[in-house]
Amino acid sequence: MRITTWNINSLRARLHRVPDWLDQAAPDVLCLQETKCQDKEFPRELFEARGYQVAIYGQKTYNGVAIASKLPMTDIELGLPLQGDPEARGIAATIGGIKVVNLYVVNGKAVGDAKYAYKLRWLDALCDRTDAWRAAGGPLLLCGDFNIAPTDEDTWDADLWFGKVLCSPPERARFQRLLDSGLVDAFRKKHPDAWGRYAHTWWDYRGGGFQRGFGMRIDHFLVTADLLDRSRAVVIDREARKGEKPSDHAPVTLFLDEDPPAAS
DNA sequence: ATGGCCATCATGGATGGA
Repeated sequence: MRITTWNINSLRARLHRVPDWLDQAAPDVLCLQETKCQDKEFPRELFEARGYQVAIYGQKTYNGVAIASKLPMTDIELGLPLQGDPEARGIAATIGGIKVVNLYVVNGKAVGDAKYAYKLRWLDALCDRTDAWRAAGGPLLLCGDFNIAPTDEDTWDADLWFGKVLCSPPERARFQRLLDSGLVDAFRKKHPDAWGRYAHTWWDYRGGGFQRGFGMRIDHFLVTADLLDRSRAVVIDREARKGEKPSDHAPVTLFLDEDPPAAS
């Protein structure tokens, strides 16, 4: 079973890339962030024609999350983790016995900005919800665009990013609190020696960031120990960041009970 | 270099992203 997380940076602006990518990567579960479309405009047929069912939680212009799954989805939850959140940033479903939580964490703009306070409040709610999910027991998987680089080494330039949004201690403390709840950063655990550009998941469009290796590792899988035991690899699809009008994030795939294709 | 790019809504330029 393979599960992919991908900040698509507008689904409709990525329609020229998604069909081929889906056919080639063929994940069982695809968690999308920043779909940027209302539910009535979601291209369901694209997924349904390939054997997926979809659970969507969108809004106009901004944010928006969706799960496409070849396996049945039950217990679909929309609008988590923050009660009354006007922004569409969280969706969850139980798939193959796993509680899959797909998140688009608040960016925060800059330390001290009102959006940064919203980010911390949002993360606090996520930590609380995670504690409740953990207490309920069972396999739990959080994935998505966390907008947090967990360590200085998850940036291309630690000095440049020191203390800034995505890297600030309060954000990292909340990421640590998720780990303290019994979740594991699957990429870091499975690939402890992978650092630098081949461990990054996002690159700025500006200044040829991708070509120069100026990226960050901000898209994550946080999983319970039982799922880590089943994890063979976490693969960042850098090819999808190349070519015509890519998203600025690469898709990241967790391979459960299944070896990834050999690198070509 | 107070930047560079991209998507949205809208049709110019502001806003958000990270």
